Amino acid sequence: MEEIRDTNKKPSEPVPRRVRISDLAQALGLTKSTVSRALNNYSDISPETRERVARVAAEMGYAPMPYAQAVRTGRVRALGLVLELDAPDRYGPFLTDFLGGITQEASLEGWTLTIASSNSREEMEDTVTRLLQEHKVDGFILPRTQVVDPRVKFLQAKHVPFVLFGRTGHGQPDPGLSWYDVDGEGAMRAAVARLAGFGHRRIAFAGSHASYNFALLRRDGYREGLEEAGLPFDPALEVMEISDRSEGAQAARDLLDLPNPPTAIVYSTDATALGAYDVARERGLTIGRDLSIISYDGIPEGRMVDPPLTTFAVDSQHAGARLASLLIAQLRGAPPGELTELVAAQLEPGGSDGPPVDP
Amino acid sequence: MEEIRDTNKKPSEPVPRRVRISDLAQALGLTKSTVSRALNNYSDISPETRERVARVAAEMGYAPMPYAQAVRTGRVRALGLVLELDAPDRYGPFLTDFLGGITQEASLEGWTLTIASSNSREEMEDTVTRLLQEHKVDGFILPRTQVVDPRVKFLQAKHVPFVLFGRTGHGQPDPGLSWYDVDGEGAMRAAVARLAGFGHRRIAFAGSHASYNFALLRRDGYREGLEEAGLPFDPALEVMEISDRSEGAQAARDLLDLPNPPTAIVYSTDATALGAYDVARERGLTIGRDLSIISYDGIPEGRMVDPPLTTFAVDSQHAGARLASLLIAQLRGAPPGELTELVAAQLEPGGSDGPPVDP
DNA sequence: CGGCTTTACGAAATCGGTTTCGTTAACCTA
DNA sequence: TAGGTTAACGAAACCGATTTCGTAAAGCCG
Repeated sequence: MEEIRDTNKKPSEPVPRRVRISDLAQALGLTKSTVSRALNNYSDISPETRERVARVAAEMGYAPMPYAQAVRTGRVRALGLVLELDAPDRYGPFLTDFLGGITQEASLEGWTLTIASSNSREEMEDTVTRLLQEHKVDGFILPRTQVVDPRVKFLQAKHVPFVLFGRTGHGQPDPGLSWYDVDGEGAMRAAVARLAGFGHRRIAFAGSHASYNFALLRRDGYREGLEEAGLPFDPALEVMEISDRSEGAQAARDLLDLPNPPTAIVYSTDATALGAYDVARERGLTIGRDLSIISYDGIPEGRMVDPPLTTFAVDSQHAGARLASLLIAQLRGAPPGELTELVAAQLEPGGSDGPPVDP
Repeated sequence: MEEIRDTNKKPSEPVPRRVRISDLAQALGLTKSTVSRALNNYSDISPETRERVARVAAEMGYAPMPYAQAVRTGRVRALGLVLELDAPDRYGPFLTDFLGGITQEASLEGWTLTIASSNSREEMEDTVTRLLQEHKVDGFILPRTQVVDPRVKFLQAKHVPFVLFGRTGHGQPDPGLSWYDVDGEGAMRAAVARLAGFGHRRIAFAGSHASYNFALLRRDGYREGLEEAGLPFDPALEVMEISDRSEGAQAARDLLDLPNPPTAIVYSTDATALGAYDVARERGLTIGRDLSIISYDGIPEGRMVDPPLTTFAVDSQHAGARLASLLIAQLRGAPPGELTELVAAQLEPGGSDGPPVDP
């Protein structure tokens, strides 16, 4: 028979034959069905046998082949992550930490991470569909939640478990969903409180695209912070839709050109806050004295500018780890709605904020 | 129009039962063995049958379940990537593009990417071993090759296919290996030529850790560039082991403090080159006039500094795509040693280099 | 036209597990 | 002590594919 297909395996076999469940069974003098049930903690196996099987399995270095298991169980112990290549900031420098967190945690539980990418929402749906159809993953981690996230409905319709990095629904998180989020609202509130404590009375806010849930929450935090500090809310001091450094710079220019300019700006992200440094240089202002800046994210770049950026840092690695953990719990049967987690961002004081100079 | 009720009364039909090969066989009036061979292009199937099977398979939306295939074939159509979390620069901003390239290309061929991470070499070996033992991947992509890369021997001993991002062995690439690399040597040579063309006679080099292969190659390129330009090689102008911005800055200070300082510095990486900007600011020098800088990588940050950094940019997305393609080819039977690819870095002129000022 | 290849397909084994269904012997009951 | 449970395991079906092997019909040859 002529083969036009892929070539077969290599000729030399120094590869130590892997131990299968039947080998284990033979060594134990049991059948593979008994061994399988023992390993999977079935109740009709005596404790002594169970223990003996576990011990010999460890001795022989037996590890079940997930794919063979999957044929029967339909579960492959793999988490899925779809990177959105069209995201405004390309995930910045967080991706390494985030992926590290997911994979390290997943690895502890014997799971792996399968990733795919998309350039658009359509492509994302195709990709997810393919991964599911091929049974390559059991559930998904969704980064970058939007206020109304199309992925949520899409996956719910397919009855696929998933966890969100970030809540949805703005004020009212959608019930029944699993999510992990960092309290950006609280961070922005604390930022305003800190500036107000320094004596600032005109504090501006430069936010991100309002389609993202975090953007709205951080804006909320800013407004709440003003209220708690007893400061008036001035719409002119709040700008949104700022997504990169140059837009952050332009926002600073616009704010400083106001008749009654702010003495401090709270930025929604570090990347945009760096734009304020450019403007300060243009205009000969000293950051931390003539203009105070506080932002959010904790990118490494923020520690290298002069003065270092005061920011509320997010632990991406922890986020990844917890998301993996939540998803695995859900895949093991935990009710999704009970798997939610909100953590605080950590203030990293730099030199970019301080008391305002008296005019 | 008949209304199809979609109440929650009947949750028993969430997913439209997937099409199995036996369903296909039944619909075709053939056995599944015939269908399987038809789909896999066996030569003992008549062309008409083969065509008919393919057509009906498409109509019915049949897609084989990779895991079920894997039980028999041992191949799961998954590429593996182990991120090294202890890498000096954490992959910087390239990771998104790189992963995007891999996954997009792999997706076209019906493959997926499984990633894991490690904090040390030992952990890396454990992780790889686990992925292989569990048959979760068919081969690996190894980023960041070192001159003598322990991963190469490790994987070769296990007879696992892999491709390298970067060559090994410095001058003499190890034969029989698959790799993709960007010609850093040529880029550095071109950088020196460009500077010499501007009239620079004292051109320094700030390189990376010599344990990495790319570091040695780029240094070679620098030296070759000098020779081609007819400039003498001065050991005092060549510093190595520079790995971040602050070290890049210190290198610039040391070089500028020499009795006979350079008028231009070629940096091995953009991240370190940015340190020169800090030093220029400290000393009131103008980059591009008082001191010319050329580097390598093409990080976005380089385009935002003033003046923009002249650099040789690497297309990480293309790298990922090609690596995926090479690995898949190898897994399909192509001889590893013939799968090598060297591409040129692309010059992105900024304002950081120009003619030297006459003393 | 009888014997020998091919051609093209079916039947069954196989991969490495999981799960259902018996089955045996010991253990309770009444 | 007979009859019914229960505990603990074996036998076999099963998951969804691939692959080996067998075989009927058609084609070839002298």
